[in-house]
Amino acid sequence: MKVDEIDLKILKILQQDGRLSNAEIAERVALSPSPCLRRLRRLETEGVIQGYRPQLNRQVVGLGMTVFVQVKLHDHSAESVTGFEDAVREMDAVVNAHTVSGSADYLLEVVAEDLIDYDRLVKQMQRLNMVREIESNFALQAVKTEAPLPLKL
Amino acid sequence: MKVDEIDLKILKILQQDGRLSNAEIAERVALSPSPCLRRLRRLETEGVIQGYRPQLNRQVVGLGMTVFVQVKLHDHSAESVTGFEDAVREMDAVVNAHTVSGSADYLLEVVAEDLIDYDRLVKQMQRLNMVREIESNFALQAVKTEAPLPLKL
DNA sequence: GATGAAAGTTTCGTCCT
DNA sequence: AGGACGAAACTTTCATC
Repeated sequence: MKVDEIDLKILKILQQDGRLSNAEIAERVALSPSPCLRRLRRLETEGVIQGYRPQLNRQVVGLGMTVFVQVKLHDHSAESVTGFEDAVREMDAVVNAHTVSGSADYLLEVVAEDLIDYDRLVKQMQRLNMVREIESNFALQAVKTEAPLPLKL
Repeated sequence: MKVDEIDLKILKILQQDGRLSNAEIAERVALSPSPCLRRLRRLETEGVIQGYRPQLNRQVVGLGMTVFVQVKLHDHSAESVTGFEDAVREMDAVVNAHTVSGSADYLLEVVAEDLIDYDRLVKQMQRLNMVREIESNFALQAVKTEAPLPLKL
C-alpha cells in the first residue's frame, strides 16, 4: 500500500480532528470532495486508518489509575507465549501490550478504577502459570497523552 | 461533571466507531437525535471527550519503530522538572509521557522511522542537562494497541 | 482527477411537551 | 430533561468532461 503526500495531508488533518467532514478535508487539501472521499475510503479499507476513537478523560469515566506493567515469563515456549498473549487480549483493563527488548518480556499499559481494582488484575495475571515476575510502575502524572503521530511531510 | 448511564453508553458506542453519526448513536441508545446530540456536545465541551483520532497503521506511515524510554533526572528541582517536561512536550516523536513510580522518573513512548531517527532523538534528550539516565526498551511486537477503555456499565 | 446534479442523511437551532 | 420540526449543510452516487 502506497501513501502519497496528499494521503499524508489527509491523515495529518484527521489527526487534528478525526470527525471532520469529507467536504472540510477536501477543502483543506485543495481537492474536490469526490477524489478526497475516494482517498479516505481507500485509507480505511486498506487499513492505514484502522478506526476512529474518541480520546476520553480517564478520570471522569472512573478509570483514573494508569499502570505500566513489566512482565517476565518463565520460558518462551509457544504454549507460554500464546497462552499469555491470549490472556492479555482478553483482559479489558489492558489497553496496550508489546513485547519489548530489555529485562522484561512484555510491557503493558493497564487502566483501573483504583488500587483495589488494580490488585484484582495483578492477581489474575499472577494466576497465569507462565508468568514469572510482575513489576508495576504507576503513572503519577500525565505529561503528554495520545499525541498525534509526527507524519513526515 | 457528571456522567450518567446514557452518557457512558454513548461513549462506549463511540469507542467502537468514533465517526458514527448522531442519528446512529441516538438510535442505539434509544433516544431521539436532539437530546442525544445535546449530550454528545456536552461531553465534548466539558472535556469528557477530548478529541477524536484516527488509529493509524504506524508501519505504513513510516513510523515502524516504537520505543519505551525510561528517564531519570539528576534532581527534582522545579527548573529540572519543568525544563524536562516542556522539552518533552516539544518533541513530536514523544507520543506519551508520564511520571511514574519506581526507579525511573519518566516513562515515554516514542515513535521513530528507524534506528538512525531514534538515535537523533536520544542524543537530543541527552543534551538536556537535567537528564541523568536514559534506558530504551524497543517494542518488538504489538500484542494489543489502543484498545477501548473498559467503561463500567 | 474535476464538475454538476440528485436523492438521501445529518446537523443543529427552535419550539413544544 | 426528551421529542418534533425545518432549514442548511453534508454525503454519496452517478454521469460527464
